[in-house]
Amino acid sequence: MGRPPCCDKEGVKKGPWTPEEDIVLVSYVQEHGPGNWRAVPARTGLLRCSKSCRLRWTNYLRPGIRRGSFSDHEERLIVHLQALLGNRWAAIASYLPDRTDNDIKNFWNTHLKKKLLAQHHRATAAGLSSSSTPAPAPSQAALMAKGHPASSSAGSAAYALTARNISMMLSGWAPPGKGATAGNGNPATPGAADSASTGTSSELTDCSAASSASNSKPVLGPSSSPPPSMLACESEATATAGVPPLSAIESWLLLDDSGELPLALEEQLLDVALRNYAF
DNA sequence: AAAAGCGGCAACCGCTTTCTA
DNA sequence: GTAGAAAGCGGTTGCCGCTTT
Repeated sequence: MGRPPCCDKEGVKKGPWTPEEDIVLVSYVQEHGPGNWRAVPARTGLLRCSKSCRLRWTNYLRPGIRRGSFSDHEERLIVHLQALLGNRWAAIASYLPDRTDNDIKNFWNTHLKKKLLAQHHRATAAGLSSSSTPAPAPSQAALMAKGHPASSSAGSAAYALTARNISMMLSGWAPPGKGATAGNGNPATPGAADSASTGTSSELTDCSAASSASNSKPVLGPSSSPPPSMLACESEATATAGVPPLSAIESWLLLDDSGELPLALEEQLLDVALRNYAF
């Protein structure tokens, strides 16, 4: 018994928001706070569905959103997080609090994808790309987390590795006796996606359960002091699979704009990002 | 100067997850 | 335990402005 789409009602307006609508929505949220979106259209008189209101608020009207071009540091951060997390834009966005997941997704699809591809081609032509050698398996976190574009939303959603999970791993929890299992090495395969609710997610649950400290998005950034340890969940796998140790990635993520990623690590991450997206 | 093509971005759609009665 | 509602998320679409021909 499916429920009717919330935006199918007659009289529901679609398309671009007008400044007047924005003002109404902002006024309402300022007064009542975000949430209970279902009530927003009725209470404000906006001829929009609740979903549209929420989206407009979170992606455009919410205070603290930075718009405009991405800095070089943000750009590299996104590339590396994408390599780790796959197309899990909400999780990636949690590392860039002033950017929305939609913004990051658009930026990736319109800029970074092409840029990476061009970079990859240049590297390949120069014989520098690591893909010219047998491709190492992506890191375990990347394997678990990446939502491959070929997989369905159901599949990608099954990778229950949220920013919180990453945070937990960053905080240094090591699964007892559980090295990073290589899995089938390809979560993008339908079977892998389907099984995520069993094997993969249970591993993630273990990670989650073992960490008691983290309960919100990780505090990462130039001002943060580095977590004391590395990404234990995948240390073993990365050590054997030829993927850069995550502690190095982690360290880089914590660098400020002046930080430099070692060339070899940069190339390997680029390779992971490229394979994640199946260029 | 006009038309066609292209790229960027806001918004929508459909699905999953979470919450609640 | 179950069903329905609400919220969250990622993929996709379509409009609009800019660039190229």
